Amino acid sequence: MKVAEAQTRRKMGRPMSFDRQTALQKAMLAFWRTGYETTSVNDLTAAMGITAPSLYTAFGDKRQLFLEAARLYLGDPADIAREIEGAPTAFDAARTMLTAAAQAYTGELTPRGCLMASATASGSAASADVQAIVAGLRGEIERHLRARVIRDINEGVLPPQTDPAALSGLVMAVTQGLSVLARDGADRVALLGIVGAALAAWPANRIEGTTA
Amino acid sequence: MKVAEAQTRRKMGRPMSFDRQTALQKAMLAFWRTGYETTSVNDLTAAMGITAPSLYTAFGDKRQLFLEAARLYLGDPADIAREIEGAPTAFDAARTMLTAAAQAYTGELTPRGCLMASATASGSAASADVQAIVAGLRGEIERHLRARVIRDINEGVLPPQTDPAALSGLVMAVTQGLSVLARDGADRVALLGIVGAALAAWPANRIEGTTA
DNA sequence: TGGCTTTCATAGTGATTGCTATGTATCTTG
DNA sequence: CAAGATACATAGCAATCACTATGAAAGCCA
Repeated sequence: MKVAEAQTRRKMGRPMSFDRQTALQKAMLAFWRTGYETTSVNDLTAAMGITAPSLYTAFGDKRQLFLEAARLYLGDPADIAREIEGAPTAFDAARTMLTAAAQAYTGELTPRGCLMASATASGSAASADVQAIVAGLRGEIERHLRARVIRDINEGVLPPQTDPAALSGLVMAVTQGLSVLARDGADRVALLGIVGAALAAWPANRIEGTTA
Repeated sequence: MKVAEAQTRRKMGRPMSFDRQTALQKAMLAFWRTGYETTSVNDLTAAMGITAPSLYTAFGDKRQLFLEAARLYLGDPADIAREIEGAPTAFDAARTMLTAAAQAYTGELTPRGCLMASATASGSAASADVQAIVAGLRGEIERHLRARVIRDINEGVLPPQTDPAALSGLVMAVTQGLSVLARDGADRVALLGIVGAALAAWPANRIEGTTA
């Protein structure tokens, strides 16, 4: 018996003729490339290789499809939390995150920049809720980072006068800013250089911080 | 005789019943708030208080209106160049620019964030040229910054191993990133804190760089 | 095979997109 | 006061928007 099919199928009619996960990934790439509101359902169906009714029965509507695509893009939030909290220091967490961003934003098989940064960077009032959800996801990452900085302060790894919000905010700002530069054409080396420069801002890690 | 009118009018028919500059500013605010493609002509005419035919005779089309609004937003490029090149050091130029951004992005009378950062952050292929123009304007600022950093290196203000592109790129990235955070709801104090943290990345200015 | 269920492709829904044709109102010039 | 020129308001253009009604196709179970 096929496990994957048996789960979702309930009264077994005609099976889907396309792979849902593959189609979702194509949709993610389309949103990544051209944004949430500015990617039409027509663009999506073309990219996914399915018709509009198939899209709507499989994913609900454009909004739900985007949210699911964003979840696929971001990965499991618990993984991100683990990655930040499990790092040796907040500096390591920041370096890992920024380096990963610089590489992810300049992949050769994916669109430039960051889906979370660009897809809902602006939009009409009709999509305010989607923009808010994406903003919330960003905020979650920032809170984890800030908590990790505070832990470093409490453990004496960072000096007590360190401003946690300023430091976590800087990492977030650079992460989002790298996306803009990547979209503008900056290559991976340039982005990694910026990451190195940004990490030089880290207190008590100034000597160790590489400058690319 | 009224000078301003005499310049543009050629064969003098019925005069415009609205102030062109005021209408342009309203359009700028609309684009600022909801982006280039995601602000409809209907939204624009409503914000500007004029009808569609008036908009098209006065500004050409939506694309030209946006480009003119972007020019109004950014101000004279020569002023920006002067501001950067006229600063005592590259650090001062960066601090001035970042501080001004943090304040401009959190104005109470204007939309959050930066028009240049958000309005064309993503879009369909149909607006690729507009996105490219805005990207070009960003690139111009970055080049000025980079040249200012190089001058500091040559004059011994910055250490010779300084990476100019990394430093100018960092300022650009933080500038763009601040816009995202401002749109997400970060207040002025938070943004200025991030600016302070970013300036701590500046070589040979680490001690002087404020962190609040 | 004959129901039953679900997905498929075709085609089209009303609403909105950027933009404009048309005719009238309002100005300057002679 | 005409003639000429321009901007005005109304109304509507074709195209596209997100989305769906409809009926045939394709699977399972009896």
